[in-house]
Amino acid sequence: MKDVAARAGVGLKTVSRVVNEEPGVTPDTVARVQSAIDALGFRRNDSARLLRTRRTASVGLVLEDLADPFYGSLSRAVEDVARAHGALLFTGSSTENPRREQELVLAFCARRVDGLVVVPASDDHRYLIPEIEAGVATVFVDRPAGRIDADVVLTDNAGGTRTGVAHLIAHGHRRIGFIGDQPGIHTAGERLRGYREAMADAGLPVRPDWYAMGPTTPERVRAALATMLTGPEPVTALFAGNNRVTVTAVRVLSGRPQPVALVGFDDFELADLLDPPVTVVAQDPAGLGRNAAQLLFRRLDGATSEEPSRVELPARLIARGSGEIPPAY
Amino acid sequence: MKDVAARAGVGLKTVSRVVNEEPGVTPDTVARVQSAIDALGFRRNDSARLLRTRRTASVGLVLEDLADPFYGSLSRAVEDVARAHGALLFTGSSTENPRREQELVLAFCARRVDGLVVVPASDDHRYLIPEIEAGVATVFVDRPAGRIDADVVLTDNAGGTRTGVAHLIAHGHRRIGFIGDQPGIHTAGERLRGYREAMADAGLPVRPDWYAMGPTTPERVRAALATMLTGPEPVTALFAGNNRVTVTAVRVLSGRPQPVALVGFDDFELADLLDPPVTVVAQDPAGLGRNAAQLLFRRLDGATSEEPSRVELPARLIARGSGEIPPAY
DNA sequence: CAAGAGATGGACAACGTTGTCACGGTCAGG
DNA sequence: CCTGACCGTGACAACGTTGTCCATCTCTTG
Repeated sequence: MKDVAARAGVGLKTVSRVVNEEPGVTPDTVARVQSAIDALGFRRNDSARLLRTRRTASVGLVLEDLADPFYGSLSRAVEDVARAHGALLFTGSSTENPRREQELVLAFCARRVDGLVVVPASDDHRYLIPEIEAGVATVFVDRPAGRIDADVVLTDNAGGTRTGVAHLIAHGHRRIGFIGDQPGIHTAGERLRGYREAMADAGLPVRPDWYAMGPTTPERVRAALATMLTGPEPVTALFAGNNRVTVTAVRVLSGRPQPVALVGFDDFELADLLDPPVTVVAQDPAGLGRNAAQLLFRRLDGATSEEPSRVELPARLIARGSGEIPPAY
Repeated sequence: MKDVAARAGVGLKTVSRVVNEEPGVTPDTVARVQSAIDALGFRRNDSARLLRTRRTASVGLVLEDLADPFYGSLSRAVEDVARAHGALLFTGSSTENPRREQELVLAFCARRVDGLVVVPASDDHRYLIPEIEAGVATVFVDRPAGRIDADVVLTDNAGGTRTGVAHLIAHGHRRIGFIGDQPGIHTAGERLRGYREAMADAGLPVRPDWYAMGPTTPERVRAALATMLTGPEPVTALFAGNNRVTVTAVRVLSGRPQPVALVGFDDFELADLLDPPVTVVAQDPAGLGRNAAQLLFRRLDGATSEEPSRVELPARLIARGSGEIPPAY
């Protein structure tokens, strides 16, 4: 910038004015500066600019795994909103590891991002308190923050599961299994709750061998399913607590002579092309991202000290067939 | 930092030394400074630090669409490599729009990222020349750069397609169709070339109504497929030039009495669960990302003025059944 | 005991920008 | 011709760090 000023025969500040399109510079001067800029290939250093203005025009997004299509859609939505507000996006995958989450968040804070969108991997976010007090707007998404009170955007996991299980009940099932992720994960717990509530609402019992919570590896899902299908009171339908469970269940069930009804949480591509087409309770990952980002920028733009808000997005039943298989007695 | 220094009763530079774990500070002083840091909740401002050291420890990744699982895997791989080198990752989606690509790239450059990984959306990257000369390491991935000579990591699109088409030929097909993306896209052109070569290698003709290039919307794919299947010399097999084409083809073909063999470029989840299971030529998106990022950091760490290098990753045929359907005469 | 060596600490400038303020020139009105 | 308002411009400090260099203080050694 100094070089540009020298070449154009003006002061430093005038170059700054031209670069920022501030008013109050003679067209003639603008032209001179502009041609010096072009000649020297000058480009403003935004790092320095932002050091001075104390706004980095960037937000950090911490999620579980960028390679997961669910988070892919979510990121894309956050990115679109950020772009509309002229901000750039840092992304990082926590891989469901609390330490890694914290490292990423603090690295972003050290870069002085304006705001943070976080899919929690940890259950204690008190480490964020100083940052939030220092003015970093923070919104949690998909799962609530742990031990602090903060903005959050969630899917109605319990409600969605209730709808899905009710769908199975409506098609005549009374013995329904549930396989979910590790109970420590908020969404998994909520979905289990929804399952229990739906069963209770219909006056149905839940036998302990009808549900299983734990890591959703194919082997474990396979084993849990075997238990449910061979016990004294075998289930005639399954609610799969997430994507991975659903896919494994489809594989296992497709090989059985006795058809088993299935509803899964989370939609996935090609669900309609399987045989039978898989009924799901669909979340809206883009909606989560969009809402979280919008909330973030609302905080950033204005109202500094509102109450933390909580947005809950509905989950939608998409009936495709696998949930309508009648119970086999 | 000034406040920390005052509270600990030391100089500014000593705080800096403690924060950076530089040697030459008495354990006693370190403790004093440390407790002042904790008391004040001080966190180093990396923006300022990086302004001073002239290294931002961040790289920019521009790709087509973060929500596409292919790019999700790619990003994740880039992120992992970046993390191993202590760098943070900016991401941005160009949405296949050259102007948007340029905006993103230049925004990243204005932030003074150390390096850039770009999936080209434009066919002219001369706008990057000043940036590259200014020292921004740049690696292109998935598609080569336009009109400049730069590092690039590609999949062997033509070779992979040859393998896939040869697979169909080996199973007795002589009339094989090809549906690809818009010919302006490099990968689409390469795949078309591979198709032509495989046919030529087998001494087979290629009729003009056997291949179609263009936007891969379901409607267009459906129409193209209809033409191929009802012409004077209908095809008995199809090579689908990408993911979206494959999925649409599966939908269309599954409704036909006469089975049509199918091989698709790009693997996708659940391909093995469809009926018939879909044979594909699989790329390695994570491999693309990993190689590109590694190349980037090799440039960053050392050798400044090597020749641009070109890495080509193989594509792998995964035979699952749909390619082994015999021709129906 | 003097002097050199080594350890420890701090003052200052610099990184590349922007905000503040003051300066000089032009122009209209008295 | 003078005054005051207004406009365009530039000097300077500041943003929060780190690199350079020098000062001091404490040992050790001759």
